Amino acid sequence: MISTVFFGSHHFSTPILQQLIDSGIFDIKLVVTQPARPVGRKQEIQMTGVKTLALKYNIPVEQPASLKDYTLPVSADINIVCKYGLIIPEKILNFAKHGSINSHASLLPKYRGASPIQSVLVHGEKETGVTMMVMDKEMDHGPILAQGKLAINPDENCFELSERLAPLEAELLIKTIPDFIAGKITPQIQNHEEATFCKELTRDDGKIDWNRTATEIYNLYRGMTPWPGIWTEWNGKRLKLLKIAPADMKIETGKLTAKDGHLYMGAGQNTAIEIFELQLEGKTAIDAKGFINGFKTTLSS
RNA sequence: CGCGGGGUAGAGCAACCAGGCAGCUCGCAGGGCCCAUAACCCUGAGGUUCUCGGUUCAAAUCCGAGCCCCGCAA
Repeated sequence: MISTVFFGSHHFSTPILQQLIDSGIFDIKLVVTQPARPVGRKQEIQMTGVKTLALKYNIPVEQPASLKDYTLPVSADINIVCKYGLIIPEKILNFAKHGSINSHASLLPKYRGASPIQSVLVHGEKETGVTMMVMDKEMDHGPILAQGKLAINPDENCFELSERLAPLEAELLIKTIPDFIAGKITPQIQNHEEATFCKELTRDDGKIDWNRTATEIYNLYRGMTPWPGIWTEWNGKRLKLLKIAPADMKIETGKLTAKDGHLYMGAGQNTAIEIFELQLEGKTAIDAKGFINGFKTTLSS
């Protein structure tokens, strides 16, 4: 068994941790996850899924607010870092005997940073993958141990793609780490010239620029689903578009139009999207038909 | 006490500000038209206007309390 400290916070860190446990080759000594933060309108405190899973297996959990002056209580053979969400100082990275391995959901050196899966979709890429690498002090910068590729389906959204990437990450970790520890893998230095970066997303990243083409907007929709979602302004209110697709129509750019029971919005360069499901600020989500029925007068004016 | 929108027929909305028969689009039921139709025309059913209390001759509407949903923010 390989003694391991697992770092993870994100929703999709949970199934990966589960697979690592199930593989039976890792002895998870400790799980490090971000502190529970207030969530939702009521500011309720909710623990991460990773913590819930760790507790289920009686694995000790640490939740430091900052790692700057933090010292790991246990030293392991290896640290596995998977969507932890905080910068980890070098001394913690090197605290494990064989250092720290990160699984990153892109084909490095492309899409370094906090939102690789979303960004890949927004840019309309046809292919992505996961990369196992040895961590150094710069983000997603260390030498590569292994990569796995995955073709992106044209209508796939971020959640669906994440769901397919997570097991791939887990598989590759399980396959790669024993070989790495045994010295059978030579880490490959990344070609830093080719590196691209992606930032952490905010809700504003989901605001639609209607001068973009329907395809670009559709890619934005895929990347931002389910979070933060895409939205626009309509009659001074925020209008979330929950389900859309490119449409073979010509509509004035930025104009919301109902036609034959369907709802369209004009995009750039004479393209348009059809809206199937949407939600107006303060209202519940409804389908296009209900929206047209209720806002017929407003729409035609 | 973080800010804001909302709860009206099966669905989505209007009427509320300025109290006076609760309306529109869709759906549903029945009928008509048509070679035919998810199209069109006619008719009909369907309401505790979220709950409780208050004001009033009269409350969906004004006042107070509560419950629930949602958009921000974090």
